[in-house]
Amino acid sequence: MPSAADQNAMTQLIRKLESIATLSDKEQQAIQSLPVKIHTLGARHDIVRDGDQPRHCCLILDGWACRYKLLREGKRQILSFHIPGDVPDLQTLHLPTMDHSLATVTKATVAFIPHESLRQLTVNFPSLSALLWRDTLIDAAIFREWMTGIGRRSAFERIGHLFCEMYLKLQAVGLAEGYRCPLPLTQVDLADALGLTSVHVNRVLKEMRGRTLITLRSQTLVIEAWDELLRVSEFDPMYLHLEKRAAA
Amino acid sequence: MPSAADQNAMTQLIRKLESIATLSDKEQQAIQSLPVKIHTLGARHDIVRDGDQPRHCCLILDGWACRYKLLREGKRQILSFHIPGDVPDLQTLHLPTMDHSLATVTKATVAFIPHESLRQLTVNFPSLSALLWRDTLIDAAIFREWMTGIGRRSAFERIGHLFCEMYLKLQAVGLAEGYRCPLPLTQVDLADALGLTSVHVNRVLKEMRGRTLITLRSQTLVIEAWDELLRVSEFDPMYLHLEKRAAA
DNA sequence: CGGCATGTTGAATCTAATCAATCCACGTGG
DNA sequence: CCACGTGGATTGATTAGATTCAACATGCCG
Repeated sequence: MPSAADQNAMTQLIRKLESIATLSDKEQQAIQSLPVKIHTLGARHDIVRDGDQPRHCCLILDGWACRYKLLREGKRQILSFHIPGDVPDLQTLHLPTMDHSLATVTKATVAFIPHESLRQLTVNFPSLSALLWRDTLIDAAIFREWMTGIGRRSAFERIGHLFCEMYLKLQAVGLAEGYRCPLPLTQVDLADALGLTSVHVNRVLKEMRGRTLITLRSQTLVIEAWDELLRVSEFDPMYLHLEKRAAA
Repeated sequence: MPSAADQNAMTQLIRKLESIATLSDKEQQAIQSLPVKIHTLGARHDIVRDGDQPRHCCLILDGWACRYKLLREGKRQILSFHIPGDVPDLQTLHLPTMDHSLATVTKATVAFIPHESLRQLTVNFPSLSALLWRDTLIDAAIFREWMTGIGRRSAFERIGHLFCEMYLKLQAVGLAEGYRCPLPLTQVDLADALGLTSVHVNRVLKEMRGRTLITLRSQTLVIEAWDELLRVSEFDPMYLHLEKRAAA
């Protein structure tokens, strides 16, 4: 039987899924009764590694995580950032072998959900199967947007773009408002996510501050001029495929 | 009733799906009986556009296609290349609005399959639902690999990487062998896919030829030194998640 | 207080972009 | 059959954006 704490855990997932669709009571109940194992992890700690074949998925309950690939010479590409409600390794349900790693960014609480239970859920609720599928498709849509940024946008645009994206994703699950949100990333993290060096990220951030677009200190981002940042970053939130469109 | 020609069309899809899984006779029959509308399109012709809400998916029967995003100032990022057997807009099944465009690269024959029929298929055959899901997950895995390349690999590595990838994908569906495959891409296409300029692509190709790694002319790529190209491009085919692992 | 991770700044360098001209292959029409 | 047009490929010269290397500042944690 899932405990009260576990159900609380699943509430995170429900909130996330409701940001991209609508759930019936039955569906919510089915999710609530998924069995989970809750763990607390330190910052910068691998959850699943490249090459692993995990038997469960990882739901972020608190803190941030990221997916990344390591190349020879120690180069790193961060593929995505994840916040509470996300299941960053949902793809393992149908791609057994990890082709990248998943790690915490901050200290984090995560819930492990057995593949077995998730598979059962998809069998009993085809509509939830479609919804989880949709979630992985949005994941892919974000990859496409990042690829476009890294391939064809300036450093300035890339950073602005990421800030807009993270703010909207956090806002969609109630973790941000008033153009202010947590951003527990180092400049090295930003660089590795955006295909830049930390030195260059530092200089662009300086310029953004100079133009009063943002404030960024003590892990908190404030977007001082949303419309302006949107414009100069050429940001269009459509690719996030959020059900409830956010801050215009 | 699907005609003989249509069934022939679906054989392409079956061959592709068998490159990433195994299909039962029942499943193959179900796929064969999907209704399709077959079209022939010229080269460089949009199939679906950014913002569209199509009511069918597009199966490539012959020729190449690509997905791309257009930015202001006419910059273009190509997100993926597609070959016969691919369904490049399968995601529209659960993400109704296109966040990018799909176009032919060469003259091409395509089959349109109504969403309605595909949805019915996923309801009647949960195993096929999982398989199509898996296909979109591999799609995403390739995005991740491209992102990593554009973000952190040299121009040389990126190009080598793409050549290895396309060769293996073509080989997996029987469209290439002996380290020789069609590559109907211009240097501008390569540049837009890899986050480079065509001038730079040209110079890197020159170097590759000089090092006797490849031959590339009249739309045909020959990989003259597979192991060497693999090595210098740091290529590992794992991310393609092919069922039958190919040329070592 | 000390130590280490993170952030900041400057100078030199380099990869790849940009701009621009030319070349080449191919198909077409006179 | 050859002149011409066109898209693609190639090359050179120059520039710019970002990297690299290095030093130093800041801030946080034990």
